[in-house]
Amino acid sequence: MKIEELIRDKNIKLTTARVKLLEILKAADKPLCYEEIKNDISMDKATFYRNISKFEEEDILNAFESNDKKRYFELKLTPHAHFVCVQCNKVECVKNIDIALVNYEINNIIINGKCPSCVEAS
Amino acid sequence: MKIEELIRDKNIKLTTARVKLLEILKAADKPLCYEEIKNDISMDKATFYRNISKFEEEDILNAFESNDKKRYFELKLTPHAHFVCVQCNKVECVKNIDIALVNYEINNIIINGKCPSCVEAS
DNA sequence: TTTACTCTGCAACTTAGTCGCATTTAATAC
DNA sequence: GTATTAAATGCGACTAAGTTGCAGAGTAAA
Repeated sequence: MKIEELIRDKNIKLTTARVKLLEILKAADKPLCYEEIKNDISMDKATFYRNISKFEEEDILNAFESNDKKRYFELKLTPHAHFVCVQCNKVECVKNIDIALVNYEINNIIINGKCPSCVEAS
Repeated sequence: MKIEELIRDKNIKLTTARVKLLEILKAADKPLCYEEIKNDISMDKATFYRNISKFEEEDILNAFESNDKKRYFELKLTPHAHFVCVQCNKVECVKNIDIALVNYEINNIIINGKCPSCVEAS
């Protein structure tokens, strides 16, 4: 899928900086935070967060707060859950988990706990 | 269950301030953040967070970051999931959800989305 | 190319949570 | 009960992710 398809019919101008940002998010196999992206973009911090908000408004991106007080971002492509290790703060995707709540609208599921390496180390 | 039982065999001194804090958390029917507790305790902010960390270390409390950039705290009594509304930031408990991941240790499950009132309003 | 509007960078700001340090308090020994 | 000691507390200064205001630059449509 091309970046252009992602934002088709959305109220978003396709600037060079935004294309780069969307490409990075599309290529990632897990949610990323600003710190993990900043070196690969030449975009100001303020602009970065303003773009992220824009993408959220236009419903092409999911964001959540992890345990390290940072927000993590991921394109809404195939819905899946996320695991966050409370010890090493690693974030990973978890497939095959499905939860339904009547009358609720579910955006994201986050599982907090210890990842296998941290379980073993403790 | 009494507060004394909660911290039995734990490396925790039972100060007046701590008993009050634990009583508030025990009485709550959902996770609370500092802002929701501060008016009911006469404890400094720094002391509050140091006690919360202590309780986490001693494994009697779960904490997680919500969407409003605040940490929410709850005693580890009966394990259950939590729903956080991305619109009104309300936090509620969700029973009857069970997830298992082989080799992982699960502390908490957080479901992000829109609560019924916010779904209806949008 | 002109116009209208959005995007961007910069710098200052906000705020939940943390840290250092001097003082107080709880638990144990005497 | 009193002394001892290690942990708990309050205060104020600090940290850092994320936000805001503003002036200038870029984009898309006429």
